[in-house]
Amino acid sequence: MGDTLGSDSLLFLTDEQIRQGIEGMYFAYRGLTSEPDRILATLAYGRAHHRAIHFINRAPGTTVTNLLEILGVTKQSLNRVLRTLIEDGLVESRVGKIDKRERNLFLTEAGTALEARLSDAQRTRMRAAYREAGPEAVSGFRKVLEAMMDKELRQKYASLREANT
Amino acid sequence: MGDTLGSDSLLFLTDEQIRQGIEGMYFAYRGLTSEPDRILATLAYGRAHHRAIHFINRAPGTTVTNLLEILGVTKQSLNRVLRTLIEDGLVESRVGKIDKRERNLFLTEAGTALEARLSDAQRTRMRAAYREAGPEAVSGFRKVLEAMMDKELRQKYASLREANT
DNA sequence: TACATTAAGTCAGCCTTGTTGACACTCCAA
DNA sequence: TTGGAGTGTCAACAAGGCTGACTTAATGTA
Repeated sequence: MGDTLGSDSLLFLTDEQIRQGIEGMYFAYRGLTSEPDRILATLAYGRAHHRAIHFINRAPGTTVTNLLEILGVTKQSLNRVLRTLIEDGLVESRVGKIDKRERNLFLTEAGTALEARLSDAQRTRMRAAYREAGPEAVSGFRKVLEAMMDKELRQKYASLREANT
Repeated sequence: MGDTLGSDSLLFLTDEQIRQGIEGMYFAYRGLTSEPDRILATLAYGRAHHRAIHFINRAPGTTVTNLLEILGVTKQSLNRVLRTLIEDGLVESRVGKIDKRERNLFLTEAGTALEARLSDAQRTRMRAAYREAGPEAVSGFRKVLEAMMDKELRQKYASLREANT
């Protein structure tokens, strides 16, 4: 990539630089969630609801088990959140066509609307950050994020999204 | 930065690309906290304890009020965590020299040891991600994170750390 | 066909970590 | 000397994690 030092120069990354990266993740993550959190609070929802809404929107028709794996929480924990979303008419749970034990989850119109509202807030911030940092920085940003994830989980999510196309 | 399109090309960033960035933050953040979480669980501590330990280590001698601002939680919430850390001998609270109402917070030897253990886990992962992504990506990564943060909070933290030098 | 397994949901109870509100104490500065 | 700031604490509550145990329905298999 035009760097004569190559990736060996990473050996010279100081402890301090690594620590700043970790702190950066903390502060940036907070920055990214603060607006949605505010919106959710007015609706008596929390971040857990947001996560469920987000992933149901991204993989419509996904099953409860899939969602559990992606979110990494227990069935009981997810169910509490899912129940309120269904009761409030934001999420619809349809009995599976092939396997009737499964439930396929979808956002209703109202659910889609809330997803858009929450997502808009985040996308606006993200877009602003991208614009400020510049196109090359964005590509680097995404590369590092990719490398930081749990590969298994990443793969699981990718195939889940492919399946629902 | 050598991009003939300039930052205007960001206008062509699709919704999907922005969404992937948001999801990337979610999965990467989880990747970064999973190991520390496991360690903390064996010690009957949580992420809140980690955050306190982290920032006391980064700004030794900081006051409770400063810590409150950085963490963005209530006094009662922080105090509960701080109390257990002090009782367990990981944090020391010294009465301020200039202003005796203030408490200056420090890690004890045991506290420093735990900080190192938690931090090692995160730094190892971070370093691996940096190495995988390459030096240019790292610089971009940091730029985007910087741009995503709350500027005020970022500034507050920076000056706090300068003060404690 | 009978039985084991899987998907989903539920009940009860626990913990951490966040919140409000109220209050006391110490200390500093005007 | 008095008001306000920094700290600590009590009580009560809520969200959202967790474990364990159990039901129901549907599916797959011996």
